Amino acid sequence: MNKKSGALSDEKSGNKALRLHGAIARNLGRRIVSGRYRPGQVLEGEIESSEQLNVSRSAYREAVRILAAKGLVTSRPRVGTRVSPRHEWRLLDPDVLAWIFDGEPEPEILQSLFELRTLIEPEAAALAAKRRTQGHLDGMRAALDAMREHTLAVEAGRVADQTFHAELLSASGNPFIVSLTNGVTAAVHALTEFKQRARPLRRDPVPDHERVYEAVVTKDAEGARTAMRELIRLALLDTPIRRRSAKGKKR
Amino acid sequence: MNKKSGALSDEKSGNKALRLHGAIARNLGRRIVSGRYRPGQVLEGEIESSEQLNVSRSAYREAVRILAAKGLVTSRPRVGTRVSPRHEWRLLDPDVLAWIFDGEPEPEILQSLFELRTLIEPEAAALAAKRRTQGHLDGMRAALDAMREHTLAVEAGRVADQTFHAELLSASGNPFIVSLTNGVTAAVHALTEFKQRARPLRRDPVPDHERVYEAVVTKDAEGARTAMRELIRLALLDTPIRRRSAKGKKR
DNA sequence: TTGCGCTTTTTGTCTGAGTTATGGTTTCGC
DNA sequence: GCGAAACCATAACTCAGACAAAAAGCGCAA
Repeated sequence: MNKKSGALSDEKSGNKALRLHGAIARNLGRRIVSGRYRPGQVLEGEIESSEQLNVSRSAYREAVRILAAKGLVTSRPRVGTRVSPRHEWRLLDPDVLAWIFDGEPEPEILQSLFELRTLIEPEAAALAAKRRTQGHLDGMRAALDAMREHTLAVEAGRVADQTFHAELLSASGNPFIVSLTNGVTAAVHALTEFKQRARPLRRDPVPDHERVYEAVVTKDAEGARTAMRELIRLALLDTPIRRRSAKGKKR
Repeated sequence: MNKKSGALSDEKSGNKALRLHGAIARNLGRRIVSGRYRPGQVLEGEIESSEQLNVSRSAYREAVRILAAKGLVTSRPRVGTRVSPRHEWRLLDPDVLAWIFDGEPEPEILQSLFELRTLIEPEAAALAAKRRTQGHLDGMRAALDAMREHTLAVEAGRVADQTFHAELLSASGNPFIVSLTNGVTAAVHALTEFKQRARPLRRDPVPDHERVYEAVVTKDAEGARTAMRELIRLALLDTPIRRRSAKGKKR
């Protein structure tokens, strides 16, 4: 009976060298954020679940602890483990965000994410312009050069893009902004990959970034804010928002 | 031998009806965010740790999973469990934030948090003014009345304050903003309690909130933004930023 | 009706064993 | 002497099965 079978579908559904508990958490997490398990619903008991998955109860329990730590579920004796209401989910947790983007994120979600970026990143850039050190500038410069060299068509280029944003936000000197944007940039990275696959290279993104960089170099807060706002606006334009507006009563 | 002794100091350090694993996670988490365990440092092994705490290995492991889910630690075979660099921490996770505020948060942390609020909440209020429904207005109105009745001196009043903000942000229609601010308001709630204990009732906060509410009612986005900005500014003034200020190096 | 206590279900905790990943070391080949 | 491949020791990881505790729901009695 212990067939070692891939009851967890280890291979087909993402692969990040996760441990067993991590894989279980990811699978369950994806099902929750995708709506396959809905808020209020109680999962079946630990024994049933772990048997179905052919894993030990402890591995399953650790997975549930992970989900609970991210606000996706709560569990209590006698009632079981139930999916939490959406407003309790840690939507900006990098893992949760990744699980959302692994599926088919609803257009409104994408919209909301860009809306948040529009609020945060221009202001963060303005702060960065005021507080950046030479080290930050060096890091941004290097990332920018790497971006130009590789382009977003290859992984190296996308990593450089990420690095640029990370360095910029780190220069803002606000740890909360850094933490916040970590997850967002990761999601955007995944999105860029997808975007790139759909229709490659519409416009060279380097000049946009260059403008932000220049403003930060000259400590021009207002310029950095404006440049970043423009950068995000263009990025949104390049993002394929699937099926739009048509009545959109998705839920 | 199983003395059931309070090796975890269940009583003295916070009490929220947590399970054993939750209590362990909280204790370790506090030690990490407070700097008592520093990034890069490896904790001692599962067996040693669980023995020291007089808990089973599974309970300890589940605690570590929680911390790992919040980005505070990572663990791998042969190396052990080590504290992650700060930029990987989920600083906006409500639990992490609570752990930070349970200790003696550094003034810069407080400053950074208010800086983030200053970026987010005015814009969120502006969005809310445009998107709010009658239901949101009703909720805000009720919270406002409760706030006036109870004042921030009692728990009921502080809860009403929280409810007001939660309702307002929910009206923004952006789930990420809601998620983001959940943790922040919780932290601020804790802070308000502390603040209240230090020096009670400096100024009636209801008028500030009333102005925001009025702007949202009349769908005046710009007015809501301004009123909220002012509200946060006043809240910051009322917040006891310990030591500092001499020299006015506010950053 | 209402409150108290019992029952039963489900998660929580414990113990102890075997498994697997992996950093460090050693050996082998050149 | 030096680099790569095999080895080894050590940690987390996974498993199994038992017992403990919490709590929702029910029944009983005042």
